[in-house]
Amino acid sequence: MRVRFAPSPTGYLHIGGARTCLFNWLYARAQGGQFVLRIEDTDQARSKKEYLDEILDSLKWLGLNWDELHFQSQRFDVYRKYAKKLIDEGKAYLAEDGSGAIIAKMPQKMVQIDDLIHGPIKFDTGLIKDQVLIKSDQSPTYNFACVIDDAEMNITHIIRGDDHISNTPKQIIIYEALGFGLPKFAHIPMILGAGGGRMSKRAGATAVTEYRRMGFLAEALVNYLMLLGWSPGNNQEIISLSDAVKKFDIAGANKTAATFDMNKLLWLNSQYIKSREPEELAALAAPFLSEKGFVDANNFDSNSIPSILKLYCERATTLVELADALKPFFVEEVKIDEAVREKFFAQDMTKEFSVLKEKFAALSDFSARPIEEAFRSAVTELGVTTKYLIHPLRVALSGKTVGPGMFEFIEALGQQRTLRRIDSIVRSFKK
RNA sequence: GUCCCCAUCGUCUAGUCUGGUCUAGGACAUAAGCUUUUCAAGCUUGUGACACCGGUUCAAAUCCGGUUGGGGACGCCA
Repeated sequence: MRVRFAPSPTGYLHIGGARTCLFNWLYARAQGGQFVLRIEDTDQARSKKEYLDEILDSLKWLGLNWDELHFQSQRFDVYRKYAKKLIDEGKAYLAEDGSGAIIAKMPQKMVQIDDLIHGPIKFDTGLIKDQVLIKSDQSPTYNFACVIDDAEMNITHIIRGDDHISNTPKQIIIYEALGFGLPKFAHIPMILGAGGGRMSKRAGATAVTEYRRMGFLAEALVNYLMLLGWSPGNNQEIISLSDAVKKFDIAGANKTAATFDMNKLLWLNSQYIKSREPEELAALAAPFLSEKGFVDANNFDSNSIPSILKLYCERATTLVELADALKPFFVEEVKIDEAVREKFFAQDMTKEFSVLKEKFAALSDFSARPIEEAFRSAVTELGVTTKYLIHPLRVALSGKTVGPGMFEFIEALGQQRTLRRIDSIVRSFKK
């Protein structure tokens, strides 16, 4: 059993293409067959190395490894050979305009696709015009090269998007003209954009790389794509690639087009972020931290990153968000928004912060538990409520009004920086 | 215009093939509550769907026909 994914390097790997690839890959791995990657670069003018690299890179990132790699641009002579054969047999003819194109005669008959997902689909080929096989520049057309390669590469199952259903009768005619046996077809539904219709750049990101840049984990994206048109059953939502291989069957794929829902993808991503080990998360977040220039910060110990990430992984939906949240650990001085300053520091809190500083400075073990005890005793001593003191403290130390648990945060921040930021806020009261 | 595909909560889906166990289950989103030093997370509860019409049948989300709606294809693009 052999399947293939056949992208054209005339653009980035689209999210829809990624899912088609995923279903092919899943089916091959589930059945113990081979997964062939074929680059359909017959359009010399539009095909670009940059796109090819990006497609290969995206597939690797998603974890979809291939067993063979072929390029149509290296097989032009094969296509021409078959086209000549069809001319010799009277099944194709040279274009009458003298352009050099080779055109197949379309017979008048009924052809039936026995689609693995849709069941039988009938077409009247009498309604289809003669098909160009070889263009005037001697390059093959999509339908022709596709049939020859699928046959020569012994592809047994063709899993592709619904939009190819109407290409199928044309291809079947070519299979028959060439005397090739037919593969099995499975047409999976397309992914629709939020507004209905094809997913477009306007409606949101379409390229796999964009999702990567937005801070999605490959596992989350793959998981989401899997759920679009297939279900592992038992109300399971979170599923790994390896688990899916055990449960996947192409016959179980849906017929209905699915609408892309960013919310669910974000939710899945947050689930994956939450379940990652801090060390793994640190590695995943590293590119985003360095992109923000955080990693080079001189007053920072990179060994502490995993423990800090642990504080934030519960509240981040993307790696970008996660990296952003770490900002208070990388800056010398926190910036406090004017409106926030107004709200929290309208009155002088020199006394409160001085007591806090004194208590914090006295700690020899600067970890969450003693920090909390010190804080609580300060609250008692000052005769105020926890709320009264904790929110201004958070703002003073992080510059933000929301964040993780206060005491764990202070521990992660460290004694020196904590005291320095308290000094800084006290100084601001004196102005 | 012609041809093709599809039709369960707002969205993704389970159930459809093999009609009854479906007063239709789960997830996201949403609303309320609990928890709480904030925001999240988590937990509990709620709102919410078989597109419509007809047929077959003792019985239809499930089978058949039509209507409507949505999507796709009709390139010397892939």
